[in-house]
Amino acid sequence: MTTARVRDQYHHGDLEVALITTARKFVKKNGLESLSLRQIANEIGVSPSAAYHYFPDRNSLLSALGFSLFEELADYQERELAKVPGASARAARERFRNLGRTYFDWAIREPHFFNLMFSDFCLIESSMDQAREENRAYQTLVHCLDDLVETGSMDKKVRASAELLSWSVVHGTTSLIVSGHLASEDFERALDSLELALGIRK
Amino acid sequence: MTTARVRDQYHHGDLEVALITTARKFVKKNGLESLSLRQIANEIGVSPSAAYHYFPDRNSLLSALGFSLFEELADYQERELAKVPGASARAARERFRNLGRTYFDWAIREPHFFNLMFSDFCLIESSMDQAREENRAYQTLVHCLDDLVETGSMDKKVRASAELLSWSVVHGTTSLIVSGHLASEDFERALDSLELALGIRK
DNA sequence: CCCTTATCTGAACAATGTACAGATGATAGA
DNA sequence: TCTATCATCTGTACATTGTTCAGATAAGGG
Repeated sequence: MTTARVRDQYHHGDLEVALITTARKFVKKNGLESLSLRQIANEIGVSPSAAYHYFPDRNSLLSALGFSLFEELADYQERELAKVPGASARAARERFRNLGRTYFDWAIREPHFFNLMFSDFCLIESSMDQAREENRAYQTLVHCLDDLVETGSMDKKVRASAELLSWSVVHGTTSLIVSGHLASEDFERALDSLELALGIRK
Repeated sequence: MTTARVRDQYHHGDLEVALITTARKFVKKNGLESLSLRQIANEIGVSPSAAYHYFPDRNSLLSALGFSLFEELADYQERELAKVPGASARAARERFRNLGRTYFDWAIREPHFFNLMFSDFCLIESSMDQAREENRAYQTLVHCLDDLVETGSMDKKVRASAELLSWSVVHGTTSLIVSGHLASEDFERALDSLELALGIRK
């Protein structure tokens, strides 16, 4: 029967994916606070306790979703950067600026996702070095900065702290804009200041 | 009787304060997620529904607590800055650096407070200009930057975007460290980069 | 001293996270 | 093809939560 067919899918390991996908939908709409395991189970058409075979509790589901969002962000950034190819200095500069913009756009479009990603649910427990190696978005930043140096757009002297400064400025303005403490227009101004600070030649 | 004495206090307008104070205690210990109105009421020795005469719902109590924490932060920063008096360039530079450090220390000591302050519960709804005028911590930053210019430690050219850059760098690193994406040591490095970017003379 | 008004209580309700005993269906071996 | 095993899911239950509302209680002014 058709009703049994639906259930069969989850016997093949789709429930874990379905849980995250549905959780994503709810968080996207209403944020994390109001996320209900029962609503998710209901939406999927499964009993409230079925989720407990894949996640020990509600928090774990939110963690899993959060970490998958980091992958999504990395995908999005890589897609956008691919639109600006070329080894020229100009292209490298544009890629760097776009990288910041994608971070900001991602957060503005889905503030609830942004909040989840940097909430307690996604606290990093592994070593800092390992975490950054596994963070593809961070690696993209590293490559962008390398490109700037190689194309002669950025001085080697500032390179050492360039990741730190870039991420801090971009994340800081984004976070403050999402929480309503700064205006959207401030983001481009902050990018200007950042490029100036990094000594990026125009 | 003594038990009645306790209740009498709340007839004189102390319950609103007690609610926020007790909520503060719980958030400090366990964060916002697990904050329970019933536990708070129980701790105070009042019925679960008593809170509803002062706050329309749980969210409003969290908002009130969050905004009061901004005042606390401002108080803390002002107290710390008062420890470095004097109109010298050297004093102005030290005050500026200390201002960043107090922001960071506050967040590290009480990460749950920091999270609440920049969560959905404390979203700014008023106009940006008005919000920043009422934000005493922001005003302290403005004054510190003015001092830097007046004492000749900072160039007027970078003054225009100095608040934006300072707050973004300090808030960005702090937020990323609290969420485990950067290491504590990165904060001082970020401050160094910021001072360099602002052209603060050593 | 009473009466109005602010303040708080008690009981109730629906929703939630979570635990656990059992049912159900897939799959591998005979 | 039948059967036994095992992962997967259901049903029920329980404590806790936010929230509502009718009524009790105390305070303060006339």
